[in-house]
Amino acid sequence: MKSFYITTAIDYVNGSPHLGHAYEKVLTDVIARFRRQMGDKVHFLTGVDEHGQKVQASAKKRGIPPQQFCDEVSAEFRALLPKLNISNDDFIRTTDERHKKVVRQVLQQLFEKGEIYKAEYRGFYSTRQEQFLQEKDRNPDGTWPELFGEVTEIVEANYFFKLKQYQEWLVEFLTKNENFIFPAFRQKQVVEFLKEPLNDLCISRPRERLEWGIPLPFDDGYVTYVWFDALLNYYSAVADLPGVWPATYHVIGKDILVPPHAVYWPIMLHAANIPLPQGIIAHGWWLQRGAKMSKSTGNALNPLDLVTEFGADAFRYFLIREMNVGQDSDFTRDQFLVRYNSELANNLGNLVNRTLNMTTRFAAGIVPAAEAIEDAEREVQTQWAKTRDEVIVLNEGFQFHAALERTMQFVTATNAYIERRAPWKLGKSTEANDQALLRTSLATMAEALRLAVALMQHVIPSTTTKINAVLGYTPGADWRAELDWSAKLSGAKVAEALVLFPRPAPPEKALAKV
RNA sequence: GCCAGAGUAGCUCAGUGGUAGAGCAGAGGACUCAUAAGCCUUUGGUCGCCGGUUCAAUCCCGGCCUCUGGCACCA
Repeated sequence: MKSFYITTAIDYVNGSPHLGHAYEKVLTDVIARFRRQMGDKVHFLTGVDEHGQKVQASAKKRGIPPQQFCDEVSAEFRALLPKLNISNDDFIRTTDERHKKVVRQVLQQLFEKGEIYKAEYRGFYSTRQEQFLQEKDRNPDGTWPELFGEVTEIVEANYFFKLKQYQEWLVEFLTKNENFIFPAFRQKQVVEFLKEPLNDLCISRPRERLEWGIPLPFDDGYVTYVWFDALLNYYSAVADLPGVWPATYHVIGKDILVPPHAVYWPIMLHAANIPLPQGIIAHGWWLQRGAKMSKSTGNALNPLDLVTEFGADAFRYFLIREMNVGQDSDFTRDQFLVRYNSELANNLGNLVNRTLNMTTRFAAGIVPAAEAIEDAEREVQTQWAKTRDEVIVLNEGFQFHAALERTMQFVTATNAYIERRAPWKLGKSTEANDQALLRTSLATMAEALRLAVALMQHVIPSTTTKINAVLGYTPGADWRAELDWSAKLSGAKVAEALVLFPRPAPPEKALAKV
């Protein structure tokens, strides 16, 4: 069984989860579920990043220990996962002892190998903001913004990782592995970035300035800062699980591709003699242009509210259907409702309901066996085979939006098939041939529905389970074996009706006047 | 400024060197099993602008314009 280890970025706990966090979890989950279905042995990791200045400051502000602060916010992020039906196998926190142990090991190893050295760092420091400033922080006239208060140039000793000496190696690696980063244009960006010389990477902060972190194993006057702490979670989480590392894919936002994941991370691993991941998937951002958001008028859209209102599956469906992985997309309630109504409710949901209804009305709720296979049936079956093959390829290439589109086309074709056969007319006939056609049409629509839904299982798992249940069907363990046109449903007892995606009530205009 | 992505029907987007496509929205129709859903038909586009290559360009080349994002020791 092929091992497939996939991760999300870990979320920084200095704030509450929002749409971007949710999307990354859903996207990664869809990939993980799809690979499981394809027979891979999947390990799916997500988690939180809990160290650093901002967390330390936020905890101090509230007068509680940093760990307590982390416990509280982390719980919020963790609670998001079941809400979105995320099938992660593990959840790592950078304050976990298992993580700290590995971080210390790797740092120690690199230090002994001479990959880390101590040097003085000179820079402009803002006491008020407790941070070093950069040239780009300056006002156009060269002064420092008021926000920073008094700015002084200071010298501070820190530890540096010899990033620069691996630049050439990384360029060569990316040349040899041209599919390391998905989508491809992101890899080009990285290569462009690497045309400028790298500097060595400062990886420590003196404890006087930052207490909340993992102490350097070779100098406990310092803690390690950001990179060796956060990035190493992918490795530390599975360090004790044989056969899982290296990761197959890291799923991240485009904002943390360059330089952290595409430059620091491969070099860190290479320097530590740890195998590199197979690839990185960099997704885009959800934008909220257009939508007028105003808290004062109470019409602010929190996308996560849609989960409560319409359910996790509808939310997942929208995110995956609407976003071309790697590109940006707009998130509006109107667009959500368009997908929800036209695709989930009208096309799919209604097919479920009418299938159940007709089977109940014309066959006493028992799916008949198909008898008279004619052109109409053959065409549906042909289209199914084509749809299935295309959709699998699209999913393998992360083209989930297109895969869902094709699947919905098949659902539409099934609806059209029903119109063509018009079972409600056949039901009024006593001709033996019409009765045979009636039974055939009921069998065909039910089977088409079963199959269509199997193709959406990784995106809308709860819905798939519900539909199988009302069809009186329990799928086998081998997903791919479920994708052949069959007579599996013959004799199944179906439910009488099921409204899966109820149409939302129209806006209550009259209510506003009251 | 540099780099990348994008500019195609009202909206969201596919697309190929050879008479422009889909979904949604709009219009019309036949039907009634169904969540007033579904099905069929249909209106609609100088394919950002200007040149070039070519028998032929939306698709190739050059230039320009507009929008978005990134530009490091910052999560």
